[in-house]
Amino acid sequence: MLSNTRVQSESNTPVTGMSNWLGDGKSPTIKIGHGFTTTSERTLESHEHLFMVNDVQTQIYQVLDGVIGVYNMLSDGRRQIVTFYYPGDLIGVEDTGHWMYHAEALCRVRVRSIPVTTIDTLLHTEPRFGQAMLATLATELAETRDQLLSLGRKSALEKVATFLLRISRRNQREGRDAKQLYLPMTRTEIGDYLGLTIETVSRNFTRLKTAGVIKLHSKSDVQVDDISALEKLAEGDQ
Amino acid sequence: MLSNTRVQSESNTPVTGMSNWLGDGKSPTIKIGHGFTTTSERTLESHEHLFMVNDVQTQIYQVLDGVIGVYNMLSDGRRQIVTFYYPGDLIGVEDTGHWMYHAEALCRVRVRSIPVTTIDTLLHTEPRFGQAMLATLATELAETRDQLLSLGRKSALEKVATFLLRISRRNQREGRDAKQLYLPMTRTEIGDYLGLTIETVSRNFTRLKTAGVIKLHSKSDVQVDDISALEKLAEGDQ
DNA sequence: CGGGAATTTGACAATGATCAACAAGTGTGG
DNA sequence: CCACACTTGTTGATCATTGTCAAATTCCCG
Repeated sequence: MLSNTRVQSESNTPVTGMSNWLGDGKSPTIKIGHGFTTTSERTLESHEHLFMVNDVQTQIYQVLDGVIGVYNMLSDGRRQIVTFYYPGDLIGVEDTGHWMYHAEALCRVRVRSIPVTTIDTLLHTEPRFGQAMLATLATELAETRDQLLSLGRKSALEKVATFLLRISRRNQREGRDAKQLYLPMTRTEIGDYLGLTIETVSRNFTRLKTAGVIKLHSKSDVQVDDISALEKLAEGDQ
Repeated sequence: MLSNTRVQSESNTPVTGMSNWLGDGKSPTIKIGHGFTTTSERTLESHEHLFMVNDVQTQIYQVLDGVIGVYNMLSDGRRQIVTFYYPGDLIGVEDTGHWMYHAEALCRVRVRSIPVTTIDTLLHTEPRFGQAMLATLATELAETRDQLLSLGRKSALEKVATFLLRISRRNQREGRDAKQLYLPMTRTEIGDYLGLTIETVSRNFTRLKTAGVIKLHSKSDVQVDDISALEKLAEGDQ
């Protein structure tokens, strides 16, 4: 079964270029300055929370396996997922003392915790570490701004196409198959990420399937047959 | 006339806490390490572009007076304004070599340019400067994520209320009147920021006026009469 | 004061939400 | 291993919010 292995990171190489500093997730020991420190590991079951809004932030997390969804809520329950974090990604680089969002495991997830005190030490002793953190935040900001364009100006179909394309490109960057997408999140979670209802997400998956752009092998396994069509749809080109 | 003075920053104190490093905008000279360097100043007329997408980035800008709109476009002309930059704000901290967006003056704007080489020097010689940059980016990321919630999940009325509230709070932070808002941008630009059409923006300004929450002294001058009502509307409470 | 641009208002249409039913997975216990 | 219940996803019908098109009004600025 495809689903069970796809998010397990065959390589734990972070996209963020932080691996020099924080290791590859295979060793519990990371190098800090001229010493070493030990980080702890934690496993979350699907739907378990990593942290809640307003919790005091004492750790920065690195996803080792699985996907974490970070979200914001209105008092009446409307929810906006702000980002998905995949293996290699760091959560909480923008430390402000308290978590400003909720974070939930979307499947079984393994994370490594690094105390913020450790991060602070690195920031003070290793100037290049600060640079890497800046680059990480810059990337996150750019992705979030892209998502603003999706949410503000794209149609439902364009949003779904953009979403699939984003996953495809991440696969490519990580050296995996750009045409076989594994979606560990539910339709509801995709909807909460794209600002759509579950029904609209579902209908537009069907539209893409009917148009021959994708195949739906199972709820979570999507095969992209026509990437360039997906790209055109995502940008609204005709 | 209210309009002509409101955005002129009475105090140029940056929200970002960068004033120690980059000065207050009143002197063309800033201190770098143990030396000094001179920054240049530029004035843009309304609708003039500060930079375009894919331009090589050689400068970081600090807004001194006026407001800059940074936006993203689809090929068919749909536009999403990603952020507004006000006096004190830094533009381009997330330097990636090329500008990823367009930036346009929304009124007459004065900016200060700082060469990225200067910033790089500061990053290498002053560890605390890197910290300040991290804080700046973290704030921007948080604001952008808030905006995701608006665009993805809020109704038109809630979006407009959220927008006005954001300006009111900025005024408060800057020591200005939280109830007298000056909007240098057009309804089109507000729409492009909120993911709405000009007509919907206009209708919802009218709804707020009719409900007695705001007064519209002129196109650009809004008086908030009931901040708590605005807060309730912005969060969709009741 | 006049002219052009920006905004407001109105009528109608369309996209996506809501409500409802059904289907397809998933897991559990017999 | 199957039956049943439960969760998740799909499809259909209808409704509502917001977009589109058009006209009237107001605001600026010369």
